[in-house]
Amino acid sequence: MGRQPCCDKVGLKRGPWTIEEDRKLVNFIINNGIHCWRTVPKLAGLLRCGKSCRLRWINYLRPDLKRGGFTEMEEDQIMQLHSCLGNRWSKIASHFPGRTDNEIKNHWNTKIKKRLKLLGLDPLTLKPAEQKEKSGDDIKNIELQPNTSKGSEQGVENKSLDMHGTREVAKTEGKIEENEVTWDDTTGIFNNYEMLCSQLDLGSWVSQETKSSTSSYCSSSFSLDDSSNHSVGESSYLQENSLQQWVDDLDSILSWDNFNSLEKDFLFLDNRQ
DNA sequence: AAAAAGCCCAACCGCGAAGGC
DNA sequence: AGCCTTCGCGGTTGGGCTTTT
Repeated sequence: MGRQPCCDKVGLKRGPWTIEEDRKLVNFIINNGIHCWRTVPKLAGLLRCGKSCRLRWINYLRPDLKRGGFTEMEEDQIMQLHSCLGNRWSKIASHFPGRTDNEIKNHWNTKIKKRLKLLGLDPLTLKPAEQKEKSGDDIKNIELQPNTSKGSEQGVENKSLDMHGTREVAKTEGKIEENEVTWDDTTGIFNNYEMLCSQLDLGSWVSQETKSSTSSYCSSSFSLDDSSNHSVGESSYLQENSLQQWVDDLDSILSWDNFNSLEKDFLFLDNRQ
């Protein structure tokens, strides 16, 4: 007998979440906390399964999420941790407050893994891969990349990625400058957002409800200890009002309209490349 | 300018673990 | 002890976006 599905999928919505769905989910969690994911969609008025709601919250809606591309230091750390922990993404993510396991996994699969392969390094050990592993397609790629127009990005990044994941060495100066400006300019924006998030003791209000829900909230990649270590002012006034502020600003946060316009204004998306 | 190819990432799926009854 | 439910994790997919031809 097969395993029962996690939910009755008949009539349930799938695919990308709408702003309205996001709003409903966040409003519900804000007001009620997380007791049981299975009941969340029903109580929140969503035609989703609990699993989908959990994923959406953890990977996208959590207020403490850090947005933006991975820094070189983070990439370096990911490589080191992956060499020790393997594909235990949740464990790796636990070292990066504000990052999700899914995010790190995607970044690994789409960027880091490729770069290491092109460098002839074994993604698992960070050591030079065996010669036999470099035969075939891999070795062709290594030889061809720098000269192929298609490999312009990969080739440049490949050449510039040193053993510590430092990328800027061989990038064009213009690109470096652009990235630096982009990052510096947007840092303030994100700091404000992160400050707000770090002031939200969401874990506390969740833990007030049930111990288990607290663990489920924290277990993926968010550590309350980590978040409280952000050396942000902790006046009770701020803590009390920041949550309300976040709720008040929910629409703009959820739709990311303001956020996206800021991203565009400061070429933030370039920084993600 | 249009089509094709490649890339990226949000979301889904299925399995195992944990905990309650 | 065994069954059932729920959660969390890791692998995979598919569609939108970007780049190349």
